[in-house]
Amino acid sequence: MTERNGYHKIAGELADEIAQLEPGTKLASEHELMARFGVGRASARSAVQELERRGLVRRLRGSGTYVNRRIDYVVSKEKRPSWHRTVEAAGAVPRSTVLLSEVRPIPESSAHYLGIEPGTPAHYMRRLRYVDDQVAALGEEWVRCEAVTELGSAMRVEESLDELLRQMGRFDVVRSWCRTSMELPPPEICTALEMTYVAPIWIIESINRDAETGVAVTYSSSWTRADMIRVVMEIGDHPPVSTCEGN
Amino acid sequence: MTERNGYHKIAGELADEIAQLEPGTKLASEHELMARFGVGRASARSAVQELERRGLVRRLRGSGTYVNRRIDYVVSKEKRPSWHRTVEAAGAVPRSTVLLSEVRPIPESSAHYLGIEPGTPAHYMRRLRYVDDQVAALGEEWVRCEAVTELGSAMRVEESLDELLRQMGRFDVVRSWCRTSMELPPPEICTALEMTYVAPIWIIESINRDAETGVAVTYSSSWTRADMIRVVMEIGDHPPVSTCEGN
DNA sequence: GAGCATTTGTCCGTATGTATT
DNA sequence: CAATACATACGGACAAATGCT
Repeated sequence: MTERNGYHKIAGELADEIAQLEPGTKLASEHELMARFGVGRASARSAVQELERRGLVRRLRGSGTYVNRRIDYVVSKEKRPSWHRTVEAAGAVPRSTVLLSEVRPIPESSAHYLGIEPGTPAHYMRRLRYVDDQVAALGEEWVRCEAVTELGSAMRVEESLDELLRQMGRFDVVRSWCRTSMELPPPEICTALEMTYVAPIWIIESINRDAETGVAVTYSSSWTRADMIRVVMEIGDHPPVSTCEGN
Repeated sequence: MTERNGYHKIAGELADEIAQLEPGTKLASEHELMARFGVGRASARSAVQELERRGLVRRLRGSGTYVNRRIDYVVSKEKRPSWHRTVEAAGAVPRSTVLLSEVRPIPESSAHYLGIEPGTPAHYMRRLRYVDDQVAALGEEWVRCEAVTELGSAMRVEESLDELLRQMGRFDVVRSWCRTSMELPPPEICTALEMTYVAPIWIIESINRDAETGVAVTYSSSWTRADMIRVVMEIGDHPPVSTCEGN
């Protein structure tokens, strides 16, 4: 369909082929592409790099180029998305690990989200989220100390923080505020997310309050790789009513 | 700060310098960078390409490389952003042109957003939005025929569709639903937005209803260049209350 | 663990094409 | 028309990470 020349044309052909492959499938190497299209390495490489910019493939040095899978993650006020369910629904394997969990004085920047005094002890947790054993997101969460006694051990049993707080019977948390955009990740985040190159990634912040009292219980912010997750933000109480389900 | 080698190091140095330059400033050419850093063309080029991926610069063939300006565009349910005011607030010059304005049968895909029968005549308008005379967004809008008699000529006087509908005294439109994410633009959109390369861009859809009757009056969807505009989505009625204004 | 082939990452030099100025 | 600057392309080379033997 693309009527261009050079590596763009090659990228277009490959993109069409990729569309019909399963995520994780290994693609032809640059060397093979050189032979197939009768071009030099520069052109073959440029073509695959364009596919990477488009988010269609993921490249691993020493290993190869693989068809990428991107998962939609819908954020709205009503439904709070569950990482595990979202990833599973897309046919991939979710996992998350707690990197750090401790009680520490809350810094000014996070304290004002929870409406508490800076320096007050609060639960701090850092988690990595995986899709098919590949790092996809790094999240930081602050939880009021009154909400739960010990966080780290409990989170190893129950993966959902909301669910945990609900089970402990203290708070029925609901999302009260959320902000999403894209930013260039600082170097620490890049390394934590195993990003080999610098590119904009999603940043999602949200405040969750107790449904009854309105007290801000948790504040979370997370860095999410845009090549693995497509964040969809939806606001408003009237989602479009489809007259027919087709398309 | 970046302790890497090769073109990453060069890109890092240039990024630091760019941070202190005005948007629109012309950067050193690839040839000058070769001389300055004592590298070949490939490395100089890779460095500048990395800056382009980060959204820090914009490259124009035959002209040069220039410091990019990115404008924040905050979307929330309460405040509907005005293109003109947002761009002006960022210190840039806004402009918009009507490409097409006519009454035509509304297709199924748009009809269900307005809750009307497919094929019903409705106003259709296509607009390009500019920042400093550079194309930044392409928007399509559907307006119920009852809302206004003639759209095209009126929009040449009043740039805001909401304001126009309000002035005509028929509807007081408020945003009732909005969805934002990123997608790979189809070829037509790429050419319309003068994109020399294929990269994900914002897609923003929204439905606006009359405040009194709740009738869906307009449905708009727009493609917005991510290298020029940073869309920030905010949901929830409780924006964080800052205890101190600092930072 | 050592060794080896594969694959991507980086880099060099050079050349030509094409758009802008 | 000429100079400049980015876009594409070739061939060759070595480094670094991976995966297999």
